[in-house]
Amino acid sequence: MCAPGCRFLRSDTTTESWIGNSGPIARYLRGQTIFVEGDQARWSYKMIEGAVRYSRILPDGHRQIHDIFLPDDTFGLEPAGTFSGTAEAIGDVVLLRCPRSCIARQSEQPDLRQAMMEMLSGSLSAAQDHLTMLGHRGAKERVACFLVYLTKGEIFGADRPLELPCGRQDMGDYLGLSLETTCRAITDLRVSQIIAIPNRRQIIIRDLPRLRGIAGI
Amino acid sequence: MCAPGCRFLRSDTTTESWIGNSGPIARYLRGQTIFVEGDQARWSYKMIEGAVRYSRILPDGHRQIHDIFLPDDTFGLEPAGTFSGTAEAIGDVVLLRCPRSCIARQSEQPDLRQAMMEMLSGSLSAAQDHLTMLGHRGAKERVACFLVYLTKGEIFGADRPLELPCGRQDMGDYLGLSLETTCRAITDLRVSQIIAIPNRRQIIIRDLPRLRGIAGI
DNA sequence: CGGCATGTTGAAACGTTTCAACGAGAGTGG
DNA sequence: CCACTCTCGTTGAAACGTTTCAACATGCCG
Repeated sequence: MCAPGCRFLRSDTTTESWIGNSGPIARYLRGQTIFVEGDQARWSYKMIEGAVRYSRILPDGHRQIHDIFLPDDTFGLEPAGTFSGTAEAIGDVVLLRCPRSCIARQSEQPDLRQAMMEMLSGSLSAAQDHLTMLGHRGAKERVACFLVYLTKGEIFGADRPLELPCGRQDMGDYLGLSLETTCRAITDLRVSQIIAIPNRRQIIIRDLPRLRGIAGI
Repeated sequence: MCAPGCRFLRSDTTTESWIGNSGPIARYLRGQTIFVEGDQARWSYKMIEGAVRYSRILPDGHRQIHDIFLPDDTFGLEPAGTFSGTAEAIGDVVLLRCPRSCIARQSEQPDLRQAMMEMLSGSLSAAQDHLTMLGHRGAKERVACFLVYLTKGEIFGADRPLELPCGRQDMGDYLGLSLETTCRAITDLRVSQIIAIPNRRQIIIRDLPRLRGIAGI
C-alpha cells in the first residue's frame, strides 16, 4: 500500500486482454478533444502514446484536471451512460478504442470482470489520494508528489531526465494551484538542488530521497 | 447529472438486495472504530442509523475525511484485500454487516454485479466532485455545498431544521478547512440570513436558492 | 527575424491557518 | 437544583501562503 497523497491512477492490474491489445487505433493531435463531459459513452480507451488530460470545468472558469493518462492507462470504463468529464490530448496521442458493447460482452468472463472492478476501485483510491493532497498539502509538496508519481518507481538521474507530460498550466490545474504558484514551487525545488531543469519539458532529479521526503513519500 | 463540486457519495442504485436487508446487525457507540486503514477487509456494511466517517490520517497529523456515510449508504465494497481508510462512528451507529465471501458469491448474479459496479463508479464520481471542490472553492462555498448535499434534495424550512451528522471539526476535515474557518463560514451564512442556527447540531435553511447559488448549485 | 505561446519573477491583495481567549451547552455529582 | 467540569463552538489578531495582475524572459515555429 502506498502512503497518502501519493497514489495516482495507474492500471496496476494487467488488463492487456481487455481489448486484446488489438482494435481500432485512433490518433489525436495536440489539443484535440477525445470526448466532452455529458457525451454518450460509446468507447473505452487504452493509451498507447502521448498524454491525455481528463478534466471538468467549473462555473467560475477554473478547470480541475482529475487525471493525466499515460501509456498503458485505460480510461472511459465507467458504467455510466455519459462521461462525467472531458478528455483532451495534451500532445499528439495514439490510443486503442474499444466499443462499450464489446466491453460489456467481454465482461461476462469473470477474471476480466474482476480486473475491471479492480481498476475502477484503483481509480477510486487514486481519487481519494488526490483529494487528500488537495485538502492538506502545500504547493511544494504537491509538485514534489506529482514528480514522484511521474517516475512510476523508475530511476531517473542526471543522465536520464524525466519527461513532463504537460506544461505548467496543466500541472497547476491537476494540483489545484495557479500556474504561477506551480512555477514558483518548481523553482524552489531547483534552487534547493533537488531538481534541475534542462528545458521546460524535462526535469532532472538530483535528490530523489529529498524529493520523496517533501512529497510525503 | 449533477453540477461539479456537488455530487457526493450516495447509493443511488437501489441495492437493497445486496444483503437482502437482512443479516447480522452491528452497533457502535459514538467514537468507536469500525475498521482501520490496512485492516483485512472481512465485511461490507450498510448503514441503518447514525453517521460514519471514512478518513485517512496524514503524516503531519491532519485528517482528511473522504466520506460521511448516512442511512442507506453502503461502504466497504472495494474489491481490495485491505481497507484504504479508517471508518469510525460519529454518533451511535446501527448497521448491517455482510461477509465479503457472501458478496463475492452474490456477485455471480449479473444485475447485482452491475449494481455494485455502478455504486463503485458513483463513488468515483463523487470523489472527483469532492476533489474539484477542494481544488478550487473557497470556505463559504464549501460549507454551502456540504449543507446542500445534506438536504439530499428534500425541503427544509424554518419548521424543519436540517440535522447535522457531525460537529465542526469533522465538517472541516471533510471540507479541507480548519475548524475555525469552517465556523467562520457558517457564521457568514448566518449573518447573511441564509441560514439560522438554533443549536449546534441543527441548521435552518432560510434561503435555499441563495445557498445553492453559493454552493455553485 | 518576428510573432506567439509558454515560462518566470515581482509586489500587493486576499483568504486561510494558527494560536489564544472566551462562551455556551450537556452531563455529572453533590 | 445548582455548580462543576468537559467538550464543543465562536471570535479576534497576527502570521502565513496562495492568488492575482503585471512585466519580462525564453523558446519554438512560421
